[in-house]
Amino acid sequence: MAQQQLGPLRQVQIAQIATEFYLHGKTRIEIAEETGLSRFKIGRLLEEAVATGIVRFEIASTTGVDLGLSIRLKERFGLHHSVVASVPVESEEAMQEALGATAGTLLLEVLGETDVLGLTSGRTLNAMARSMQELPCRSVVQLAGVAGPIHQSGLEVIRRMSALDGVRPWPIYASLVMSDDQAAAGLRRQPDVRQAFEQFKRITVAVGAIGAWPHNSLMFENPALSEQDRALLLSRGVVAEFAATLVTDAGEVVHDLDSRCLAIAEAQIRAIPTRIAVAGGTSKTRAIRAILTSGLVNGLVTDAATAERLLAA
Amino acid sequence: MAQQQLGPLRQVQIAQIATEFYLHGKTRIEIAEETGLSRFKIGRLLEEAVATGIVRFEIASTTGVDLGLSIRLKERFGLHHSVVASVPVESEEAMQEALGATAGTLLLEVLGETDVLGLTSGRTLNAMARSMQELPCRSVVQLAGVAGPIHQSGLEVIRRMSALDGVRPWPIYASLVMSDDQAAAGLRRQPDVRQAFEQFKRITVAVGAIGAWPHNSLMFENPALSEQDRALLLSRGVVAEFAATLVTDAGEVVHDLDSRCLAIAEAQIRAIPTRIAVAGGTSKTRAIRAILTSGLVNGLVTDAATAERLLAA
DNA sequence: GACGGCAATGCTCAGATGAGCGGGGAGGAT
DNA sequence: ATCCTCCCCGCTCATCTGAGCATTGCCGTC
Repeated sequence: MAQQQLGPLRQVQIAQIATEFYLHGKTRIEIAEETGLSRFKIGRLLEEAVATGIVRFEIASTTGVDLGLSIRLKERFGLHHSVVASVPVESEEAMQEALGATAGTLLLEVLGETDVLGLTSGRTLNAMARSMQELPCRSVVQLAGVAGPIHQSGLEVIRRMSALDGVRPWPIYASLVMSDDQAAAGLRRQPDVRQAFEQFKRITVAVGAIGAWPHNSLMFENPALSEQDRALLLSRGVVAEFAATLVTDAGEVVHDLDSRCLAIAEAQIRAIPTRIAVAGGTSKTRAIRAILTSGLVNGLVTDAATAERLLAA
Repeated sequence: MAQQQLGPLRQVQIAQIATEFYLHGKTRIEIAEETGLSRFKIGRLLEEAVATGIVRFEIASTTGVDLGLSIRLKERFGLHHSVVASVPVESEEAMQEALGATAGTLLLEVLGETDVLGLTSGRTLNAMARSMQELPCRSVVQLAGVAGPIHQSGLEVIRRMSALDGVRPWPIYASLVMSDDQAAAGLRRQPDVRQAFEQFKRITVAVGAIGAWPHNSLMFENPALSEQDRALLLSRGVVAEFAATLVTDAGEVVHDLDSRCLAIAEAQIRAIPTRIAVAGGTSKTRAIRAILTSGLVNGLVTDAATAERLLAA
């Protein structure tokens, strides 16, 4: 791109033509007639306007989405959906609010009357639920039992989402992980749990949080896991979880815990057309990369700083 | 222009297409093939990108010229040449430097080997002369005698400009205005003065300062004018001078002083194809407007704040 | 003055693009 | 359920536009 060594007169001339063309939407031929120059000359001056930087194109959203990062993330990880929220400072609190709100608008856009929505629990999804005034679909299914202490806000997400009129909820009133296979099997036989599980194959859109092992995951901290369990899983390379599916840095899925979990199975997740992870922050970056690598999700909502980190690697 | 109520996904899609089109220069058809959309769809999305403000066009110089103001000034006053320098603060000193430098680059652009340049004196033109390293023409003619005290910097402009190699100067070693007709006529008979006057009809490019009557003009303050003269001229409505041509707010020329001046005549000025005034500042705004209205010049170099004031009226 | 670059200009023709039209599907009203 | 309406889509055709080439005019060199 050549330096701008043009005389001021030529600059003004070019600017005038560029204004007519880009701002007033006139055609090259119209401008040629008005100025008395040939259409070829106009075309060449417009080229020069771009080459010298007199005309610059700015592509940006006014609604807090970093479009450039969204695009790069989408292309880098082969995602169908990618939305990067422009969060100015990286305060955990503010970031979760922003991601939740952004994910909310994304849902409004994606969901149709006939869709069936699957959700996990989590702080960020709570923020999302709080931000939503309406839900364009009629069924909401819980993708997994509650990861953290059940009495806490584990069921808040689905409760809020289904509080909106006419939405049918399929909650799972149980913990995500059990201390042994039999306990999990027993719960799976319960009618209400079974009903939720029945819905998994109907789900068309899934939205879930990502847990970062070992330092930022309620599932990892769940008391049903023994220290031995945790050590074993870490030694297997687990760095992230989505719903209850465990993933390594290489994006490989670890199934060791499957039979002790009350959650949608990996294969069922992959069968869902639209599956979106919502997560951000330094502590979750590695986990997010692992989940993206696994192909478990094909959409991501994250913050700008995390997006940069994901792209930097 | 519609508000941007688009979902984030659509925003990202539009941004991606706009990036390919505007930044990477691909054609709509290419983008259509890559994305699998029809070329019509691409065209409509690009329209939407502009309509919603996702794509914005910025037209600006990187060399201190305010292109938008230049264009507006040009159109408003029917000028051939108009250059507005972006001077951040309105310090008289800095402004004159900036205007001088800008006028200098303008001259470099406008002048050719065969041109004959006419110049007046003045602080701003001094700054111009100082900024110039080369002069693409071979003859420089002084348009008028020196307006202020002759021993001061009155002849500095033409001295500097002709100091550059191979440039022939035609200076006028005399004051701009005399106390009576006879004195002026006597000087006009002097060989050196006559030689300069002979050149007037050869001039192809004239650059001059503007004097603002009564508070910012060396000509007005010239001792050859009596208090009576001044009062009379002001009563005739004179508010500005270019070379030695006096102009009223309405743009009408006042000839009362012609026979006492050593300067190019109005008609000769108007015969010059390119005649550019260089002036700026609050105190000169009214005078500049008067000169522009008179049609005495067809080009202007001024500062951004003055340009705004000229356009505001 | 003659000649050979060199840059700028305008042309041809193929390809890209926009305006306006008609078809078809989703959603709402009766 | 049926119709209606609106919106979105892709088509045709006329227009606009770009790539490449020929011409012009300018300048420096001999």
